[in-house]
Amino acid sequence: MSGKKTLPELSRSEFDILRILWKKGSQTVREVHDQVQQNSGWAYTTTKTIMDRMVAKGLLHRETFHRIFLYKPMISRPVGLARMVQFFADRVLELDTGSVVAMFAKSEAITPQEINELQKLLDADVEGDT
Amino acid sequence: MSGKKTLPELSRSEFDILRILWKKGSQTVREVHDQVQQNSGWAYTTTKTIMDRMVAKGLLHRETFHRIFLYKPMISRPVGLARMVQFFADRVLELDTGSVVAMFAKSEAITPQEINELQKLLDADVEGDT
DNA sequence: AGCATATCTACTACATTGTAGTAGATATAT
DNA sequence: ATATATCTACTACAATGTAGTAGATATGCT
Repeated sequence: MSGKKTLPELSRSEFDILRILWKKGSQTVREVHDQVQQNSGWAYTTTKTIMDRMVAKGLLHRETFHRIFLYKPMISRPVGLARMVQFFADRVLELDTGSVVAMFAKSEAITPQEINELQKLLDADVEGDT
Repeated sequence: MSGKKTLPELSRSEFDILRILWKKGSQTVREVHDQVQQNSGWAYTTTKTIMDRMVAKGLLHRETFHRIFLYKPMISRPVGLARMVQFFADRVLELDTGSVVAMFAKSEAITPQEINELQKLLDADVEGDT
């Protein structure tokens, strides 16, 4: 056996939504939107559409909490990061993922624990199936 | 004045095609395909479709050379890299682009000259318009 | 030279993603 | 209670991802 492959495919928009949910946990569309909007300029309905599609795909889960809908990420941050790092390392930098993961050390946007898991995921994922 | 913004938007597929053309200059669809195919698994017509759409958008230029069509990149590598680096630095690593550009030093997939231009482009591009 | 085979090009097709508008249901303010 | 703001579901349309098909070319063989 040589690795499982299949880290989930994530579009840039999906990743942007996930980022916000990873940071503060389950949130409403409105909350996510207010944050993502600053960078993206998206209309509220755009944020909503993306999030609902992500629910349909199993990337997010929607639950009712006292009358409101909360969306929660169904994949962990390391898993979500893995794809991006893989693409970036392979195609953009043309370096091994290890060197890129090392950058996260500086980034303090991620814990050592997560870094560890991230590296493990990248190692497990078969080479050349980006 | 505070920077020009508007580095061209590039999809991952488009970037993959450009990579190959940057490496060896103008090539036929077949040549590009044979290289990209290894990683992507695309059908030949897929490569062709993407390349023709890129011509339509001005990302590539197609010229006839002794009966065959050659495609050549219309944007430089630093310009193409800039977008990717910007997204990756801002959204994935949450670090300044400078730190990411530093990684290219190791990568030897890019010349110091290009690194220089890359950094300049990133500095010029307005913050927060990703 | 003339046909069979391989390739190429242009065109079409259909699913997914990017981006957002609209209308009907809810909640809120006065 | 109404008017007003907000939300949700649904619809829409362009761009991208991915590829098939048919007609035009080129190539190999006899």
